[in-house]
Amino acid sequence: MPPYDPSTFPPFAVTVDLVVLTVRRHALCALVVRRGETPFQGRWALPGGFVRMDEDLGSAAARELVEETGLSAHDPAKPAVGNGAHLEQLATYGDPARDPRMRVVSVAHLALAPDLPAPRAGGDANSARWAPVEDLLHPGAGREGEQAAALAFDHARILADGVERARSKIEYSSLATAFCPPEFTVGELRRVYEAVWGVVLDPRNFHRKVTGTPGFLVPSGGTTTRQGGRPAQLFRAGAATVLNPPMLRPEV
Amino acid sequence: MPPYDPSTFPPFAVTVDLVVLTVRRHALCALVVRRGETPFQGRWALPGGFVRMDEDLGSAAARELVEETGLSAHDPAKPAVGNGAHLEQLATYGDPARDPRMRVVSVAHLALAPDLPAPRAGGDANSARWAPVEDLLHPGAGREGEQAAALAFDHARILADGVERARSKIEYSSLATAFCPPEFTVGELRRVYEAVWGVVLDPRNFHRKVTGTPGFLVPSGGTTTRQGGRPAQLFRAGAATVLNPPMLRPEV
DNA sequence: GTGTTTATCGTCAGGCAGACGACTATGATC
DNA sequence: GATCATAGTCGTCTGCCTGACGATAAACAC
Repeated sequence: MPPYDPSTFPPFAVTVDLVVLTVRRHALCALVVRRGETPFQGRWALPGGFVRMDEDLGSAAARELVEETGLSAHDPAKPAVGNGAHLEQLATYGDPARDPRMRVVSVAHLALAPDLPAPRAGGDANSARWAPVEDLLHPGAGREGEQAAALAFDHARILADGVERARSKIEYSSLATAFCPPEFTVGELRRVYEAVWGVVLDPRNFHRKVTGTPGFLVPSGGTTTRQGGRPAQLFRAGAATVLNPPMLRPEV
Repeated sequence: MPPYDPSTFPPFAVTVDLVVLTVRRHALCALVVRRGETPFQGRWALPGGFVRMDEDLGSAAARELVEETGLSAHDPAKPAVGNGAHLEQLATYGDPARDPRMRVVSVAHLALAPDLPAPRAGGDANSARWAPVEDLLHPGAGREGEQAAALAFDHARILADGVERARSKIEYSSLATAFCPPEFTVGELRRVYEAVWGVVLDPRNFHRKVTGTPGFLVPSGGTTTRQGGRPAQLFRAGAATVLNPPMLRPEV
């Protein structure tokens, strides 16, 4: 890039923030890190950081994702490889007052990951955790006294937008498989939908729907009994990316 | 905003670019302006400009929209007032090489407007025009010799994303009414769908669908015969914003 | 009046989803 | 080992929605 005089345009700081979602113990959870510096010191926030001068927005988001979780981002071109997460751009937030220090424009990204052992934030273990999105979006509504202070900056808004994107996107795409390990059962996939939507689905109709949609699931041959009960067939994600007709979210 | 030393973070230029769509003469058209300076001097580009230091991203997009078209943006809070256009954030583009001069991050916005008399670009009449998106996205495919050079920068990609957003969004929302004047007939709304999707729809099934969806259309009492044939009932957009079940785009 | 155009109402068959019954195959408990 | 609890899988039935298409209505052009 040729040199250019930054005084001829208003200089902005550009960051990427990550909404990393997973399903843990039947609840939709988001990755949050504890802030070490002002403002909002000690509060929980979404992971993120500055975009470097020579990297693309998606590359910056993928780099932050690796740094925070060890997950490599799914390149949509390549086939899904183990420990890869879905990553997509979510939206951009640029309110002049969103950061009291300076003018920051944050390009938020959404990542969907299978259940992971434990978060690691650059080696600092207790400064990052998975928190149920319900607790983060409605602090104080649950068990009192829990670490349920509101997120820093406008991160509650960003998280809400990311959750809504995930909720609507699993309706008409096969993205729910991004929450599952490489091999999974129909019941495990159903529990993903139930956790993300916060509803209870009929196992029989769900089974008919997902096994009847061409390209959604391909049987991998094996069975498992890790959920108890009758052994279930194992599947992996198929080639289909859009679901037509979609999986309708039950109303209210 | 307190003073801050820009040398402590990588300085970016932040712009907004607009994908302004309308339906003219049964074709989906986008607003393009002719560039007056390098790079890409003389080429067509999407309208846009720098975000100012004290304005929000949405405000900057609304300001650009007024400057380029005279359209005021629909505030989703207030009821639709005449000459208002739908405006929403589309996506953000930040490839390090997208602008040869400097590092620019562009927050693209999508605007949907009813058919307008003629574009005016800051008073300069022949430097802005409505161009069919087909000509812009597939230059050289139609009548040879037409002004069908590719758009400047990565604007073809941005336009394609905006068109795809519009095409998919009118499926499950009432957004197609943003392409119509305040009062319109079912046939006019159908021609909007046909132009945006590039398909032909059955008038009888379409009529049943839109009049049967609660809140989509409210009759305004009058009738019109401006399309020829039997007088058609006039409607205005109803309160519903989401269509459930959606209006399905015919496959292939 | 005849033809053309557009709008609007109806009919019918096929597909899909929700509700729910029935059966199967495992582990846990007595 | 019999029984129970749990989870998975296959069917059935009914109602709604859609696509295909016939029929009628109300304007204008000639």
